[in-house]
Amino acid sequence: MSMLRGAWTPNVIWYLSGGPRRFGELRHDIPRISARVLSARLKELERRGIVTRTVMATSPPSVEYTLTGFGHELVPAINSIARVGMKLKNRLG
Amino acid sequence: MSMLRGAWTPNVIWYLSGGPRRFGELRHDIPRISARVLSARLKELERRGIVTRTVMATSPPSVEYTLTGFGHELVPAINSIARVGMKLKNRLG
DNA sequence: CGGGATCCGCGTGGATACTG
DNA sequence: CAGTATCCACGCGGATCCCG
Repeated sequence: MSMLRGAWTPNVIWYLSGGPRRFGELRHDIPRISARVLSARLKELERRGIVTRTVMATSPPSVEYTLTGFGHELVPAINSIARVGMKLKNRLG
Repeated sequence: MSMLRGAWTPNVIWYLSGGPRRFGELRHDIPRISARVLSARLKELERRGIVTRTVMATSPPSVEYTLTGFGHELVPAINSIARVGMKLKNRLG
């Protein structure tokens, strides 16, 4: 459970499960997350070995975040949570 | 996700998925949870319609907590989280 | 037995402003 | 673009003491 700590963490992992993604893309994917929190979550995920951070030497600079193999193992659990969430949403209309 | 909020919440739901359970039994099931926190989680779960609280008119008094139908829908998600946790534990231990 | 009352610390998150 | 800095608020959790 500690892996999923943080309200936005499952969301971030879920979007990364679709492939590598840049900081700004994630901000766009999850509109209501603040840069500060996204940054904090990504750092934490990197520390735990769930994502890897790759700096591309371009101009303007871009940074890519990728799920590790371990990170991918968390995806099914997150999906089953999301599935319940969807069910609820549909039920409420 | 808000349904699973609280570090102990998934644990509580998981133990309740095995059938109705009393306050003291849950404390015994989850040794490191404090009475205050268990009480808070159960109240929250009751408020969300995940568990029902039934007071038995016995002496000494006993209170039974039961998962609602809706509560049962959360169990698969919790199980899939637990499964990942087990996998990790085995890998380290 | 099944809690409630109180106190206190920490992590998380939001908003805003700023930077290499 | 991809963050960092600062400030503030709230929820969660631990510990202890108390109650019907």
